Amino acid sequence: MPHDPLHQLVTCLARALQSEQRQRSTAAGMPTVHWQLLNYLQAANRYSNTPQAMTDYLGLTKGTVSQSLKLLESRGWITRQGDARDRRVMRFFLTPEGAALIAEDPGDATWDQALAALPAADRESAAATLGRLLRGWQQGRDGLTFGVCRSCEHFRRQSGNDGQRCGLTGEPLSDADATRICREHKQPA
Amino acid sequence: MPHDPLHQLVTCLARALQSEQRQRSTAAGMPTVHWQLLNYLQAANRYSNTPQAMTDYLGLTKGTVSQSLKLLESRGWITRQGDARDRRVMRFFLTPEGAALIAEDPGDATWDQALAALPAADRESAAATLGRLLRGWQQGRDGLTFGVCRSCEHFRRQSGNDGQRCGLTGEPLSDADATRICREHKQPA
DNA sequence: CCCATCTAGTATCGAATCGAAACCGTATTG
DNA sequence: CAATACGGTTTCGATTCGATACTAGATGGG
Repeated sequence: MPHDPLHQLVTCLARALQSEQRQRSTAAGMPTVHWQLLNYLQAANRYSNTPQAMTDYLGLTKGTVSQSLKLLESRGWITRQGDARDRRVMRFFLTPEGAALIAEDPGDATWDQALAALPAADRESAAATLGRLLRGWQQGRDGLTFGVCRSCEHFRRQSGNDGQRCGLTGEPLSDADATRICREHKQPA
Repeated sequence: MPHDPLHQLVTCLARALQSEQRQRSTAAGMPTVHWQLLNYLQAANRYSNTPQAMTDYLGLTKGTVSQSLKLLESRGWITRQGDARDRRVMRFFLTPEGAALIAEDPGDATWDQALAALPAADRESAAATLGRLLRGWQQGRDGLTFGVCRSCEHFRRQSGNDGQRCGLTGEPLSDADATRICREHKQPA
């Protein structure tokens, strides 16, 4: 179905966003991949701040990721820390400097404006359709899905108090954790 | 509006498509940019097959585009031809070999499948909303919009016969031209 | 416990990307 | 005709990127 209008629109939007991302990152004096990595680190939860997760998420090779992280570290934008349990894995964190760098991204005002101009009902219905599309796509491939904890099959909300935990690891999750991207994310069927 | 669900979904889909494009192009033994350039050349009409148009469309610098085109030419996938009217501009065309290379791209079956699983009515309504979103975004920025001739303000359908022409250049357009991407594209108000 | 195997990550190499800036030839404007 | 703008190319240095080889830690038999 190469000529489906929805297919074309999504492709076109993706291309436009990519083109803009390129220009935005170089305006910040930084390669696109660095920008993506910093943004990912800001959005990732504590299970997902490893090189392997970034490799899967961004579709790069581990060599590229390793090299880029080394560079970002030398610039003082991220720090690394070995995992205590599995001493092979490295965990990365944004430094205050790195977080500030991300924070000063103005985003795309034009984009936000165009979005705000749409009627709320249309936004919601389109979001519902795209959500199903994304879910269908994720289910059709066997790889990792990447999503926030709240939408995960493993997410457990504890009745009684407002606690929440991951059903996979059993660990409690803060609100911040539950709204971040997790590499163990699994779509409910 | 950083937490608008539609915003997040479109961003997420764009990221997934980009990640897939990376993997697909390297599976074809080619850098992503080469892949994008070949695809663009296939989709561009005769006003838009210049380095400058590709620079604008893909968000790269002209140096990068020039260098990549040189490489693609040396591999025999594209040919160049100077413009007769403006002797500064270069026009590029896919060779049969280059076209064949693009044609053997299997596309993304998983994606098509997920798309086909959606009800046609939902697809259409989501497409309508995304179309308005894209139009709003294009109108909000002063740059080029890039679109097919048929949707352009300059597009003139000649009543009586089935001829069609560009109101900007006055030249007649074939059906193939009218469904290709044009850099002079202008959204009707 | 030991060995094979797997996995996470790093190091290295070569080809190519990529942006910045300088440069050339052509068009356009005054 | 001069000044300026514009389309493209070239060159340079930093970085990406994939491929491959490698290290170290985990894991799973026997």
